[in-house]
Amino acid sequence: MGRSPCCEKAHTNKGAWTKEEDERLVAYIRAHGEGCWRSLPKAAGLLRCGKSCRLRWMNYLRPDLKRGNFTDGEDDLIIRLHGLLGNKWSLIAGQLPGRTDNEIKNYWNTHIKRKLLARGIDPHTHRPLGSADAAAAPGVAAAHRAAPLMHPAAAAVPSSPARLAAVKPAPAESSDDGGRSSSSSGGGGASTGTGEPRCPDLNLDLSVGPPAGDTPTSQPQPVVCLCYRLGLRAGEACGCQADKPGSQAYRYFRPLEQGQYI
DNA sequence: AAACCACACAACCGCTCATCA
DNA sequence: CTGATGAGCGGTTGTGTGGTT
Repeated sequence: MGRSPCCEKAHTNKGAWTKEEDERLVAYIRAHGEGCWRSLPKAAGLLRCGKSCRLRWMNYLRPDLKRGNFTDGEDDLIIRLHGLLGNKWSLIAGQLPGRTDNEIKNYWNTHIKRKLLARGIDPHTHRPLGSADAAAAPGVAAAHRAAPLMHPAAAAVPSSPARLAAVKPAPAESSDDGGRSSSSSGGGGASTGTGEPRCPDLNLDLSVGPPAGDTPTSQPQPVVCLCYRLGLRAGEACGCQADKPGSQAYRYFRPLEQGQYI
């Protein structure tokens, strides 16, 4: 369908934001909330497209943003989540408090891709480079298991229901994945739909373990699989299982056996 | 010191999806 | 039911910056 442009390009500024524009935007949102992005620029006295305002706020001006370098733990978490979700940057960002999808996307393209290539791992498939036989490619899981398990930021996720809500958990009986995943460009290949095979050899250890400080060796702790937290059903993305039939309350992570397919 | 190059990141663009009249 | 509109997402581009020659 034909669309009207989101804004009158002739009367909008483009390019880098000035300090004054930032201040205007922040002041307006503090006073009125985020509201309607389309009408916000005019109301705030900004010669900017509403989309541009939203992007600026979301990626740069939001007070809860965490600036600075990514930690090794965040690195590892991004790699795992990318292996599970593909280029679903907004979903990945939802598991990294204070990080934005744009930031993660940029970081992936500039740092992590290279890091994986240096490890001999294809950043798209998360399989060893040059591997023709997918089933004989346990390298992904091995490489990821070798890394530290979970970033503390992710452990904080359960205390952030809003963040989890943003990931949109799917109802147990629904096969709907939330819609947008179908618009994926296919870069990651981790479909969240039903019926289709999804990364059959994917074996990412995405368990959300007990809080740091607990001793995993002392006694077995219930480990809730991250795919459950993401709203995926048992078996949709890994080999996790509910502890009892029909239960979603406790879904434990169960690694796939080598060669096992979901 | 200047030119060149590579990198990092902010911002833009085009698209899809959800919502509403 | 249909079309218009707004919001959000992912891919891509542009630009500033630091390092190297």
